[in-house]
Amino acid sequence: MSRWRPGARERLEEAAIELFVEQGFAATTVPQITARAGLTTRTFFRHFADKREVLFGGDEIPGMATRMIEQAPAGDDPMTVILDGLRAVTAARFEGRRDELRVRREIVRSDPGLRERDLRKRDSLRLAISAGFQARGIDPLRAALLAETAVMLLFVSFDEWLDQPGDRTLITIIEDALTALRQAIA
Amino acid sequence: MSRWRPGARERLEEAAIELFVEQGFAATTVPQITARAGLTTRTFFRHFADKREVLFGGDEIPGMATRMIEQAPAGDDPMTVILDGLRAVTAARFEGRRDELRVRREIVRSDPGLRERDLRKRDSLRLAISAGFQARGIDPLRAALLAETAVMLLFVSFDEWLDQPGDRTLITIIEDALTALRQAIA
DNA sequence: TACGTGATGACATCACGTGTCATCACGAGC
DNA sequence: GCTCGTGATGACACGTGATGTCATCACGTA
Repeated sequence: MSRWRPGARERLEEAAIELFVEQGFAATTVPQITARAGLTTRTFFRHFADKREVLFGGDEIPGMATRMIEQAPAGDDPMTVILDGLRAVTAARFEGRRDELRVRREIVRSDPGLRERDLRKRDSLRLAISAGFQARGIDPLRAALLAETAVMLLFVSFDEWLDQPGDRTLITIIEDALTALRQAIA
Repeated sequence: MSRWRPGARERLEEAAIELFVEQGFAATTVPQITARAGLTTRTFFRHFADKREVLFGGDEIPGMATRMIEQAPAGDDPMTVILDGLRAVTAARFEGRRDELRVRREIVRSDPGLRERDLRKRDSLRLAISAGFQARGIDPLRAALLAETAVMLLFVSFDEWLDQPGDRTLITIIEDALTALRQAIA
């Protein structure tokens, strides 16, 4: 038998989300989280840089984007690379998790600080995509525009996907959004 | 003679920026700022919600956007409304302030927390534009895409504008960026 | 058996941010 | 000219977030 129960990080994440739902993010203190998880305050900050990070841990989407842009066939058009990437990301990290992601979005929406962190995560993705395209020889301004477009398509469609009453897949909504975007800015 | 020297808010802003440049944002404490401004810590938080806000105060760009979309001629195409709006915003708040905005960008870039706040300000602009277009009868998804596009054009071009060695105006760079965007996603 | 390693606990400390009450200048109204 | 409301500030206390530092203990390895 170990001195400590394993899975400290996971227990902290679960306890935190439970408490955020029960009493709100701001009203939840780190000692409350660690008490429920059976750990100390100091240990919480060894696993998470700050209180918000417990909701955003383990998000490797920027890394996925970097790899997929690297490995895309050399001749592929950038928009093709983006759509293939979005197809892979949505399948791996979004489809089938709609209820869980709705709960998470509700928590994030309830607190401006969490909203800020969420936006920074999106910005990390933007940076990764932009750097990836620049590595393929695309000029910085064009790479930035492509990255912004990819992130816009993903998250505008993400909200639509969570809000819709039906069961359209996220990638379908993204493809329609791209069509609507082309028409809107023409 | 007043009991207090006037312009408390302005003095706090100046002292804060000086200290951020001298010793960095994180290393600067609120008591240091208020000591230089001749005020107390408590007064600082009466003028600014938190330490970061001292760099982002008085930014009424979302309000400008709301008004301009409201007052735009009914028959105008959304992209025309956006370009007219960007023309007005850049003239009022950007052109002629390049050096000052470069200093500010350098401070914001140096700290992840400031970067987060900056992204939230951009998000407020997004929300204002999206709401404005919805009020004109445009459906939510299309309004969101237009808002994202407008903000993308402004800030991608803003970085280009600050980085360029020459003197191209911001609105010129924005117009070129729109052309490049249309071509990139076609 | 001894030792290095890694995760955790225990404790101290600082800065951020807020609630609360007192203080004082200014202007409105009588 | 007096009183009183208003608004900005000072003064003080305090909870919480976040970090540095050292001790502790299980485990694996030689």
